[in-house]
Amino acid sequence: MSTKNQHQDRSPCPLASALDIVGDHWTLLIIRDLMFMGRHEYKEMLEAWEGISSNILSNRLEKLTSSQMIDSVPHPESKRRKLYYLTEKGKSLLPVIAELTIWGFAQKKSNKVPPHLKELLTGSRTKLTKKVLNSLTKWEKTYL
Amino acid sequence: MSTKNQHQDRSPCPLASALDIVGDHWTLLIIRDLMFMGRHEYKEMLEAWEGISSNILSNRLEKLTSSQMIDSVPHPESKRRKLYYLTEKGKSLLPVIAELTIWGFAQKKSNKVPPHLKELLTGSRTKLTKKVLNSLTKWEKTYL
DNA sequence: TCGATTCACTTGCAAAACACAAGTAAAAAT
DNA sequence: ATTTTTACTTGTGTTTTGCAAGTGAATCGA
Repeated sequence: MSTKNQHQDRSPCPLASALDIVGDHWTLLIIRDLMFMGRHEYKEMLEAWEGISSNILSNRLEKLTSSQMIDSVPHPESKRRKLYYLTEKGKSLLPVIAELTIWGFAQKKSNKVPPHLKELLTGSRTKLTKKVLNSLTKWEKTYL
Repeated sequence: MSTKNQHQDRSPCPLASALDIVGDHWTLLIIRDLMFMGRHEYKEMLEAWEGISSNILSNRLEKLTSSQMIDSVPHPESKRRKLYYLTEKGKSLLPVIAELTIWGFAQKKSNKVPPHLKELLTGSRTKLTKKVLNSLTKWEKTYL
């Protein structure tokens, strides 16, 4: 439950500030799950990718919630489950994640991307932004 | 001199791949120095910002060099000094850093940016890209 | 209805990364 | 010749991470 972050407010540089919030190995992957992969539950995120540790996931969800990047509601089908989703602030990271993803793909062509996200790596930024934000809005209309 | 990275090749996801390379607190700040701040020497980077540890700086320069994001030449005025600079691969991070910087600035308005970089936060992406790349080319013509 | 399972976390501990201070060797300045 | 500068390295303690094993409440299945 440590809320202390060694790098908080390290600098008046906006890049450093951004890295204080999202500059670790896991935070952006969690946001990616919420943004692109349709994974909104703790368990789904745990099972996804390469296996984040449960304590790290818990810690990052807590930090993201307290910095108001994400929020959660109880799952309609179960009281113990939660549905996490991106706030507007969290959604505003879309351009960052898009550029990082495009860059990562350019560096390592062996990477795989689900077909419905292929266009993220090739199409125009504005088109991608619209598509993603639309899909998030759709989800919100169903669950919020 | 540890070259091991616990997160290398964690995933076939391009975002995860990108984070394996630049997803720590210091790497992007070093690249920012080379890209925007005109800091090309070890000592300048050490003195900059909030104080990176010398061993961490050394380690990151080594990693960035081995992943061919940066390279170095001996300083024309001194044999023991080095001039670091971005390779094409390193320069290709410009859109990523630009978006992160813009995002960081939007989150924390109290951040300060040197005047000649103000337009990074407001103007068009393409204009900024040209300006930055031109300034890097200019530097290269002088020192390489 | 009642034990088994699922879920969202905690806890404990070892390993890795990091920060800080001090040191080093070669080059350059005095 | 001595001191200072530069680009690192080394040592040590602290913080963060990864992994395995809980935990307690909710839900399932018989």
